[in-house]
Amino acid sequence: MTFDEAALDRAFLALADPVRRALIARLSRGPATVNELAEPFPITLQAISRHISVLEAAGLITRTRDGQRRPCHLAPNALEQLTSWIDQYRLTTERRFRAIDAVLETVKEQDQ
Amino acid sequence: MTFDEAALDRAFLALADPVRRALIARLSRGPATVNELAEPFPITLQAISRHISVLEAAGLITRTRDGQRRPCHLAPNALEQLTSWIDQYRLTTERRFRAIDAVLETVKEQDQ
DNA sequence: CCTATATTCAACACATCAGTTGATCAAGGC
DNA sequence: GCCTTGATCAACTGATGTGTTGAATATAGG
Repeated sequence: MTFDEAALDRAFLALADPVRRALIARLSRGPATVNELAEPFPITLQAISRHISVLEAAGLITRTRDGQRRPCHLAPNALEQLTSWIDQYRLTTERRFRAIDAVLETVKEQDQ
Repeated sequence: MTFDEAALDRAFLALADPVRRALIARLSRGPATVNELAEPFPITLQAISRHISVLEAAGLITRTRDGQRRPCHLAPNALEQLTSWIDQYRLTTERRFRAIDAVLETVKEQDQ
């Protein structure tokens, strides 16, 4: 599996903001328009609109058209890409740790 | 599972940089000192030192002491936290998609 | 001790980000 | 056609990030 560095930059940066993570959380329960997404937040609609652009540019959400509304949908494939990037290194490290543990266990046995 | 927003900010921001991701990749193969980590990069040692501080503050790595060296170790637990945050929403969305697919399938059958 | 090595700190320049306000565009409803 | 609604664009501000250079700290080793 190979990853586009610039795409990873955009995706992780997009997740590095509590407002955008909250938008992700909301969208995981179903599509929503910009106004609906903005409603719970104490910041301007324009600020939310820009957060949504960031999420879209990162590939984390997609947008459709419904008259004058632009509903947002979460893109689970993009999220899956991120977990697989992380897991690639997490699992390698965990395997290495287990190998070390096994060696320590062997040494301990030989001490006895 | 509940998550510390500020910690997620730091962790995702830490991953939103190609140099820091490369450091993670290197550390997944085993511990390394600051000098060793800096070697492949065309930027100053001080810049790498700061990247390492960012990773440490994000909890993604830990550091030990070996004389005048400060070896870095990847912290797989922190990575696991991130994947579980992402998966929480990814899986919800995928389940919802499958439910919609099932409904569409039913409608299609009834049309026939 | 004295010097070399490993690492960090401090101060600066430059770019990018997150928010604001005010204006603009596009689709709907009457 | 005209006004309202949904959403975006543009320009500006303050904060934060990423790199640099130069100085400082701390341990190692002769």
